[in-house]
Amino acid sequence: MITAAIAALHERGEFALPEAGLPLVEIERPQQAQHGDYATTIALKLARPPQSRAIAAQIAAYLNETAPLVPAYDLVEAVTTAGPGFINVRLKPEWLLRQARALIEAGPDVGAVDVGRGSSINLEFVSANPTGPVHIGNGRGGFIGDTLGNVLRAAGYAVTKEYYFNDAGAQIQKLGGSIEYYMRLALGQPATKPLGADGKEEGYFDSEGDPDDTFYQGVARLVLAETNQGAEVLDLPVDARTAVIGKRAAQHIIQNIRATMQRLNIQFDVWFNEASLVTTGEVLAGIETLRDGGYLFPQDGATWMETTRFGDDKDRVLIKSDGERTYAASDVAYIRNKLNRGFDRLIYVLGADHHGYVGRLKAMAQMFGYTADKAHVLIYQHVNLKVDGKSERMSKRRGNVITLDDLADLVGPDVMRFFYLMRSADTHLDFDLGLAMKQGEENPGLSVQYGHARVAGVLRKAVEAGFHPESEALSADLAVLTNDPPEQLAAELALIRELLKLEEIIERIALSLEPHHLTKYGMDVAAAFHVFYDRCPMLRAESAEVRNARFALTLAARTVLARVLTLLGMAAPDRMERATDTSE
RNA sequence: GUGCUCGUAGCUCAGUGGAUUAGAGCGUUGGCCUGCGGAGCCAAAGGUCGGAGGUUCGAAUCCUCUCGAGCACACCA
Repeated sequence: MITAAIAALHERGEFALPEAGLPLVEIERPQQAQHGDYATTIALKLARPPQSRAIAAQIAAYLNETAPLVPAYDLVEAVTTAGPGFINVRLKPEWLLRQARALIEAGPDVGAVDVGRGSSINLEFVSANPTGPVHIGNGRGGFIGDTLGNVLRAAGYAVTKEYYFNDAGAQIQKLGGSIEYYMRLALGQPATKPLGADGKEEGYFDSEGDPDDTFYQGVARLVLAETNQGAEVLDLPVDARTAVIGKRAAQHIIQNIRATMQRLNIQFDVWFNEASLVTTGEVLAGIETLRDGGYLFPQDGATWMETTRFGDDKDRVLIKSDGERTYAASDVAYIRNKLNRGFDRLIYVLGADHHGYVGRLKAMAQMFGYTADKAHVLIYQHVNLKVDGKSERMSKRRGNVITLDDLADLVGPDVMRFFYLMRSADTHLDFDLGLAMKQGEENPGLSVQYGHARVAGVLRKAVEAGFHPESEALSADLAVLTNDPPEQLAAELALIRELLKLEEIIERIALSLEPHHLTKYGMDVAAAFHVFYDRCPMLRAESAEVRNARFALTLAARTVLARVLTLLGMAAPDRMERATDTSE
């Protein structure tokens, strides 16, 4: 619309365009609602102040003249200018209010956009090794990945959510050694913890003396139960023994991780096993492809891949001088597998400690003939648990590692998710345990759900009072609300404007890969509804027309809140149980 | 040492080169309940946007330097 106006004015010869052509007309939302619904700085890009002021005025005048004549522009109330050359567009209140109906009719798909145009994304996240329970750090990747995937789907992408289990290699041998120790302990046999090359204990162990931390003992019991109390495995030669026990233990731990993910509603479409890459020969095939491409070279008896050719900080070993393949060899096979599945884009959600990975993943994508942006890595920062106002850094050495299941036991999966998703992935997450455990108004994790429950409560009440909000809302003309007193109309307009932002939010998250905007938006919607609810009586509205129009706004709010909660992977409850406050 | 991320209110953090007044949640202080669910609303206090330069008509936002915090820099996985 603005572009058309500029073109028309240009034809009239009222002002000249730069030789490079018209700069991109960017439309944004002003930070303050009083400035209008949309704004553009195009005049400032066409000329410097004070001349830009005149241009802005010309464009605005032209639009004000034209808008009433063009049917498609009938949503425009007024175009104004301000400051050094901003052009503000204000939409008609009745047009805005009437959009509530479209929101209601969109139902569970409300807010869907199509920036993805069906392009396919492989979204890999969590991928914690099957050598122990998932901890609170892994959870961040889980929630970010799951919600990001939901939003990308709403934005028109075909998303495959994937978990990669590193169930091959030396760590599984180590796991086997650890479980063997616990098996022998359980059988009353002499047992010693396995030692590494440096003579120190090496493997995965429960914390000494902690009766709640018996994860590996539990796994050992499961392996005993399925191997005739260990008789089938404990007498094998040492290497075969640790391999078999490790493999069995990993299977149990994988089941444990999958159960945790399910409990937290972190959904995956594909559970990928590293071991499968070995058995299908894809590891060898991947290495051969790189060799054919001329990316491999020998040095010191090992085989290296020249990732520095594509910007990695150093070359990586694929085959060690002792003939063993490194983890990077599996990575090569895995990325090759993903690329062969035809994804348009690969997104990896990784913890900050993996940022050294970015260069090598992008290099590998290029060695297989794609551009560096084929592989995109989303890095999230570490998670601290904050107890009684003090940050406790998690680390195994400090003995205060807490598992995701432990945290879910304390605060519940939904509150947990909300807290994890409130912060940008770029910043360290301090999980405030005290705040999360509160069941009252001060817990932000419940605020959006409460908003939804309150909407549902009002509608329930309306039905009890003999109204039929669902059908009455659809016949309502929301334009009657423009006759409301200013304070009420302001609340109604603020609500509908907030609800209409959903599409922008989904688009923004899809393009920026920043799901934390969704929690903020949910709180904003809930707050806008509360103000509306506070100021605008519904059951006791002054007329049936006004009542029905407000039903429509309420239903639109419910639709949007339910959508936000679903995208967040949270329940959209119709009632909140007033649970006892567990923090006291 | 090199690289990546961060530094914004008492605390935890949003903030897309724009608008006299930089926002939210929690916390603090004070109002509003014979009401459609108060898990709410209204208001107040609280800021050298780590610091110094620079670019720009305009910088929390971009650039350089600097101080501070976290993380990563294996023929480990």
